[in-house]
Amino acid sequence: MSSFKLLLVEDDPNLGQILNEYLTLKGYETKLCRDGEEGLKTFKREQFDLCLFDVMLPKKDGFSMAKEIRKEDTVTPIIFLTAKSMKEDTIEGFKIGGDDYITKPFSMEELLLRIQAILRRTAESNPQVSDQKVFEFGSFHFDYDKQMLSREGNATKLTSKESELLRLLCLHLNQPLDRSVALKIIWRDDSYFNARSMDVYIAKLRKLLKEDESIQIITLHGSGFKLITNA
Amino acid sequence: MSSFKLLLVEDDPNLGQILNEYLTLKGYETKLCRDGEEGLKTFKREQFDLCLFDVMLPKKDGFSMAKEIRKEDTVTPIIFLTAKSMKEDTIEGFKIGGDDYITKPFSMEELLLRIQAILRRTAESNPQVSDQKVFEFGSFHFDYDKQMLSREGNATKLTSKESELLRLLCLHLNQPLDRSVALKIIWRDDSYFNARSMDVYIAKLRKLLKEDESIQIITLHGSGFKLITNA
DNA sequence: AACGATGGTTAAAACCTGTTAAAAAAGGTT
DNA sequence: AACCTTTTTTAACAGGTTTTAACCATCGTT
Repeated sequence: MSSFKLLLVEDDPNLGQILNEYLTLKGYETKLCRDGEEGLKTFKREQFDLCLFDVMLPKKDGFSMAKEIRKEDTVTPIIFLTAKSMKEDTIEGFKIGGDDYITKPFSMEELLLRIQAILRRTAESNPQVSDQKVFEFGSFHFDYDKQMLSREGNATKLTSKESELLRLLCLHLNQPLDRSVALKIIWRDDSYFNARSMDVYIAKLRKLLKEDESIQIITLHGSGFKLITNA
Repeated sequence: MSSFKLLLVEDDPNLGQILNEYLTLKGYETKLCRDGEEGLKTFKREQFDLCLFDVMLPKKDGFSMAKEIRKEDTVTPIIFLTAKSMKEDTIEGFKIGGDDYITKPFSMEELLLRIQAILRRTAESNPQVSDQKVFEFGSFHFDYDKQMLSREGNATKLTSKESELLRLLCLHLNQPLDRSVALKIIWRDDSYFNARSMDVYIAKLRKLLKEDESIQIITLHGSGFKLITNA
């Protein structure tokens, strides 16, 4: 699953642009924000694989952003950038749940290596990045690449959105799939209309899956869905 | 939460002992080796959750150890300790597949936080969430995944919140369930309104459970509830 | 007994999801 | 391009779930 998406929040226009260009060049998809509020809003709307926050920022500092993010999301790695190398700061950063702490000035190469070290580790446990293509659940066989769902010989062609959603549900089989995670991954952003669209697709999948009673999509009100099987 | 096991390899007897004592005090199980060969042998013989290697060591330096380990094991996190802060060294460490790099002198607290940051991340990939999904109490059968409560053939569909709360009560069957624990787990925070909401759900569950006289939700005034059975 | 704090109960309000169909957008074909 | 087909989004309404609010009952303390 292609490139990782990074959220950069840096108010210094020079450094921001350099970071952006360098990381883009290295194959990452990046989004650059200029202040903390903008950064947080962007984080909530889109799906990122890693965050790179300057500590001192206008409107909302990097630590405050991290604190807010960690209330809901303990997974996405956060790296702090800072001008000062004060020890209390470093410690504060880790206490909040940061993953690394880099003091300016730093070399781009070191930054890149630290990013890679963290992503290497998270990629393994991140179901979103799994490359599983074929799924078996209940009496169904689902081929994500071919967009085919079959059962007892007869096969149905799925649309792209149906496949994407069913794939995510399958990757989380018997585990919750968060609404906003699915929206961010499949629809690229979590908005009211996309949410309604997703509900329509859940209905379509339920219709397709109802042939097998042992398979169900359970609603987790206010948070998401769960594909369950009791085979 | 079972404790993590760390492999320390440090030739300086002073630092070695300090590290050992400090990390043991912090609840880790540790193994201290004095040189690289001993360290590697120990690593191969036992299972560790994280390695802490001094770079400059007798017999075999930290980088060489890491290289050998990474031939077979790309998972176990490795942190390097070093006296010099030479950039090439840092970069070398990451290239080998290290996870972090700490320059002496460092504070114990910072080291601890870096260890925790890494372990928190690796611990998540452990599926130690094999929680109970199906419960039997009195004459009831409760399937948490399906959100179904059944008794003598007839089944009731529960809502998400009802299921969450009943699950917590079942997990504490005949034991107290603390209000604020339940609130933090299900409602994500313990506030006045959430508390009132929870009371509403306790009432709903009581209504559902009253068919079986041997089952009751007892109020522990000021502290919580207890699901009891006197079958 | 009286008071404040906590919990029980109920119903309405606010919010979220299910469902269906039409509108819009995207993709194929001639 | 113009047409048709399929997919996706938008809209509207119907339901269900959760929270809020108000009022009452009970508990624990003074």
